[in-house]
Amino acid sequence: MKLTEPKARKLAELFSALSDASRIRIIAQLMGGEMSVRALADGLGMTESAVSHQLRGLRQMHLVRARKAGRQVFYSIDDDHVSRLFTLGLDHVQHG
Amino acid sequence: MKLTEPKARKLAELFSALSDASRIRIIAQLMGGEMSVRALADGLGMTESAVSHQLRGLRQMHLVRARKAGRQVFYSIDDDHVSRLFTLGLDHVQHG
DNA sequence: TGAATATATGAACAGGTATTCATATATTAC
DNA sequence: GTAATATATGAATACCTGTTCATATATTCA
Repeated sequence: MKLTEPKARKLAELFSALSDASRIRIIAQLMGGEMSVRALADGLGMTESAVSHQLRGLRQMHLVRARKAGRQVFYSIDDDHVSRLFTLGLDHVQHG
Repeated sequence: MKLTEPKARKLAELFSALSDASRIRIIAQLMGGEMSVRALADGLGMTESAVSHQLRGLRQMHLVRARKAGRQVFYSIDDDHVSRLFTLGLDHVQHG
């Protein structure tokens, strides 16, 4: 298969966004529905700062999206591709 | 969704294996069928050493597998999950 | 207005990673 | 056996990344 360098980089960036255990756990939580930053941080035992930094990257890659409600920001899985990538990957590590 | 720490790490490792442009290009080449290390290196403009180092990681993650034939080693995509992850990711970056 | 809460962000440091270079192993041909 | 070829690997280096800490912004409440 032929793949231009810029596309290879883009694709690598996408997978990079999923290449950290903290981010994976964030996504896993969001699979159950939208959550605030604090709720994510509490559920994961991370600081809000760390979570917020990670969410930024996930947002930029369009893996999650934010909905602002008052002073809270609720995050959710951005689109279906993301959940499919997640579950497909999980499949591979489970019976791989 | 609930996800144990070890599983989150495993999943992150899987995506890490795909989180580099060189490795993505290696996989892209292998989508067309098995290739020797030298053929990969030539096709990608990388040194055989660099390719070999990367193939090692991909092998350990069961993303590619090796077939030895004489003094050459032919690499190919390990299983269907891998090609599906690849094309699903490509989908996301293309109409994302 | 001021205090409190929720999130975001910049800088800095620690740990990880991709490549290069040199060298090792393995296989074939002579 | 030696020479040549294909691949693998260890060490070193340069770059990248995740977290923490301090601070900033934004929103609600009194």
